Amino acid sequence: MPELPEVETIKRGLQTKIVGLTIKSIEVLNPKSFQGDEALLRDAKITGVWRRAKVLGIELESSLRGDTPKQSRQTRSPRSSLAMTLLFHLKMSGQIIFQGTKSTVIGGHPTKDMTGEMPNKSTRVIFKFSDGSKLYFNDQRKFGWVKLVSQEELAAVSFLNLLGPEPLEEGFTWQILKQNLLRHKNVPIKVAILDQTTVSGVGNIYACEACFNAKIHPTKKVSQLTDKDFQKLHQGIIDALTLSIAKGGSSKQHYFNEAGEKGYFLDFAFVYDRAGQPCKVCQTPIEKIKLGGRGTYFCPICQGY
DNA sequence: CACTTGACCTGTCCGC
DNA sequence: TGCGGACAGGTCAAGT
Repeated sequence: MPELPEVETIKRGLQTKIVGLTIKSIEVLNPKSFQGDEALLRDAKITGVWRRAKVLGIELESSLRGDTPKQSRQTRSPRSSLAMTLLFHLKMSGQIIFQGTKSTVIGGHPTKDMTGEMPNKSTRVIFKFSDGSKLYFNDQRKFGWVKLVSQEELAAVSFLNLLGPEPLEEGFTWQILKQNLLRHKNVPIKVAILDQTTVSGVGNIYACEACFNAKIHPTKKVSQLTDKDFQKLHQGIIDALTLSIAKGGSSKQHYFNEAGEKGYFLDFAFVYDRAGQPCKVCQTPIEKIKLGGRGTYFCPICQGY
């Protein structure tokens, strides 16, 4: 999926479009893609959208109308409501597409032979709002998920609690990065960056780009890095993510923003998916190897040992 | 314990 | 044109 810049782009788009909307119904086309009590979503109002690492959260205020009317009136205050959160993880091929009341044709093509009409054959969950607009969760490979959780359950999601610092926020310093990376002394640096407890939200594309920005060979072991390297890597991660957000994220095959539009960061990438093409700095052909089971791109000269 | 590999799925692309 | 295999943005579990 989408890594941090892609989810951030979707978040920003959704914030302007769905906050304030009320869910009328939900349609689950693939049971494994949705976990939680669908009934709680009826009449729930969207109060906010946030991102943590590669996870998107949609905050909801439920009206609790699913309860037995008489009981709920006796045991709860008349205006009692329940805060809940819809968590989305897009994994490798997930998409979140919003279709407003006025849009006719929208994007979000999972394969090039599709028209962009929603729903399509990779649509797994559909959220329908009271004003007629809809939110589609598409996921070709079915690795992604949507979970409806209470505030208590949200606080207990171990995946979220174990995440490392957000790379674009204050708490992310090169010293923290160094400290977290050193938990994997004997691991190639590029693999260690992918560990979400080291720094959150950096996936395969940006791990490659960050190593290039820092001029560090991806196979170099963490224990071999100097403080100067950690500093360059820290800045390299920030630069890669920031530039990508500015370009609307990376679209290789599956990524589209909430409006069905592509992102253009890969046009600006230095190494990712550029095997055999000349390095944009020194013209040396970019090489591709496999590290930790993932395709890894680098310039053998700029990132020489 | 540190680290690596396979599994989860569907689709595309490339070589024969 | 068809078939088999490798590969794809992530995370978890089981293996060494």
